[in-house]
Amino acid sequence: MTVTLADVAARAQVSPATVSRVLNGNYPVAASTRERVLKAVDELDYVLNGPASALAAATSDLVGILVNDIADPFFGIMASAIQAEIGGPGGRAGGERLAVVCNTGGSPERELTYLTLLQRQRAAAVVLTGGAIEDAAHQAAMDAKVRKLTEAGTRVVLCGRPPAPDTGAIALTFDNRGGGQELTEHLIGLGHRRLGYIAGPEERTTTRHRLEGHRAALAAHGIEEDPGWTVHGRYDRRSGYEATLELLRRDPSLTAVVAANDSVALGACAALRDSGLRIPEDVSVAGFDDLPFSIDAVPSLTTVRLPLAEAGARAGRIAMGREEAPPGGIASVRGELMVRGSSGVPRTS
Amino acid sequence: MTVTLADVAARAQVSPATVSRVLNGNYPVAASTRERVLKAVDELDYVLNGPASALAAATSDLVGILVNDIADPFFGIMASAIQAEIGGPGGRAGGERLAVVCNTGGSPERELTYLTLLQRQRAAAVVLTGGAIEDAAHQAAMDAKVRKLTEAGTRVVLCGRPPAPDTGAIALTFDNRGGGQELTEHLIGLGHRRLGYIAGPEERTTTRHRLEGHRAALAAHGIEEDPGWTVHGRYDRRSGYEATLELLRRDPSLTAVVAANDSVALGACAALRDSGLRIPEDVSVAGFDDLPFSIDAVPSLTTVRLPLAEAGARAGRIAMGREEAPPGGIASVRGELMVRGSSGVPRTS
DNA sequence: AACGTGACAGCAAGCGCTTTCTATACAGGA
DNA sequence: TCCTGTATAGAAAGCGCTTGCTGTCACGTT
Repeated sequence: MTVTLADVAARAQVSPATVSRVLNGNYPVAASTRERVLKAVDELDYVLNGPASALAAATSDLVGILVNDIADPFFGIMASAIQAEIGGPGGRAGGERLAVVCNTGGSPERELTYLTLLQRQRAAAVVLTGGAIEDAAHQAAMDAKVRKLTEAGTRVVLCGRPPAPDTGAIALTFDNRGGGQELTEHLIGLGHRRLGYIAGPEERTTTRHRLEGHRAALAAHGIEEDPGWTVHGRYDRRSGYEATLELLRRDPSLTAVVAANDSVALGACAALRDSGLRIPEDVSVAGFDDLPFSIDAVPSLTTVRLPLAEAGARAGRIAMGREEAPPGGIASVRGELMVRGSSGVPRTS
Repeated sequence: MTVTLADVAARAQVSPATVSRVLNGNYPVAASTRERVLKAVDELDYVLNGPASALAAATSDLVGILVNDIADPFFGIMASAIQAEIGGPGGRAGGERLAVVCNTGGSPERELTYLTLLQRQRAAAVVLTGGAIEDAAHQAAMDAKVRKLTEAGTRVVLCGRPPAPDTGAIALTFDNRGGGQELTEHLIGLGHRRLGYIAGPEERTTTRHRLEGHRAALAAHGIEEDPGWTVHGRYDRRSGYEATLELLRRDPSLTAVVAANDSVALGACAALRDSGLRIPEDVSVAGFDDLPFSIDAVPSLTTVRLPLAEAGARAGRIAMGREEAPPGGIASVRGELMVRGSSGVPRTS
């Protein structure tokens, strides 16, 4: 059998209670006793039984991080920053927490089920990253679940996701609308008047907000948008490639392509090149997020930098109660326009 | 207070035992009773207490996935594939498991602590991904921990990591040596005789094996290697950039640069371009892993494709006991040479 | 008519901890 | 000297669930 607290207690000639106190360090124990206990723990190679202690103490050291796609660096970077702050091992002593990343794959059901699973584990905190799914029923279900979690004492932080009012969750929202607007305004400023837009999946807040920003910029400059200039796709390179070909087919006179994110933009670049078009001489391209590889594209990508790591770190700290929540429980995080080689003045055909 | 099994039992007018059996579905319960119970569960919005059931049943539904760097798609892709197989939510019914990704950041201590944490949670299985750290003391500690886990009934699978003999762990190893050799042989075949090598961090099995493969290829073709042709760095773009500049400084006559992985190769490309060198006309570049962005580099990257998703999926299945372990508990997974635009014949200066 | 036999359901004993309350011992103060 | 305060250790009552074992019926058998 595995070693239990009682075994350690017997070996150290103390009561189980004392061993527990030594291990938790939340009660005075004479130095000599503590040493004896620690020695016994070491000799027996004792490992605390997590479930048992969680049950007895009615708390757990699990912290959940939900991401849409763990293979996407957008989420990887945030998750990494969050986890670093949660502590996990290596953090400050004592508060050793198991920060776990759960991959929803963008599926509403998985999202809910993971939340239930975390609720079941009595997680200490949960961080939800990335855009939310815009489905009334799903959102109501999510909100209800989140409310239940916060009511049970689990701290819930939304990182890069719109606020969920009246759920007790704290939100660190990305200003996708503002970023999208700034980006498109940059292109308009260069002289572009015919801009294609490759949007992400529909029914996603991120998709909608970025697109809204784009359109706001067009409207602000009196540019009438052709419905054919917008194509929806997934947040990946492949989708960007295909969408760009489609865009080109619909309107070869486009002088710029704005993508929902950097991966999509990369796909767009590939499609343009394969179509014999030069970037940015023939067509300008812009992305969003400024993931690490974006600067390595040729030409390097004009994009909006989102402070993913910083936001993640802050979300992690808030989840751990080490940083105060923003006033009103909501903070908006701005992006920064990064003008690089992929955008230039439109061709004068 | 939160709802407990007893509350549900009271409402459904049955004993707690019956509720438990309905929920676990591992004991005959009359259909009418089951329905009554399920109705009560629903009405009360009951969520099982994970720790309590783990304690009582002496098993948990947690599966741990250890990765070196979650922000790196290399690990993200594997983690995603593993998690998809583990089931997590969305998998086959009943066996709902919480697949959790733990980010070690490449730190030996974290690696060990996470293993302890998982052991503490009585994890059902653990998958360790990526290269191991080559430090005798650390390896001994890891092996001991792994042995303890397997002895306690936790299935341990190594994915892309060298076997750990006598620990009970199952290994799916990447043939880094073979891949490295094949890659370099490709370059030699093109006519290159002066090849720089940007290795990963020292004391890592992955680093060592890839480098060994490279050197084996050189040796096989009677090419004497200059010690200055190898530079060590991290597995990231930045490191590749700097290492390339250093390589160029040491020996401007190099006609090819082989990188430890694709990110490093991308950095190398950037450094070469910034130095006014064309790829592959002046210098050929090769990477390793074939991550999604590699095909989008300009020119697209010659590299060795590692079946990350496939290997991860298989590791996940083995961890879940849904696939038989390979004979001897060890399987080697081969990479595939992808010849693309970044490699060509050497310049004839 | 007596009895074995399934099919269910309930009892109750833990699982291995935490924590409240109580006990002991010794020190100092009156 | 007696009392009280302080520091430390132990006893024991759970935490909420699982599960072996013990009923209890309603039948089909002989």
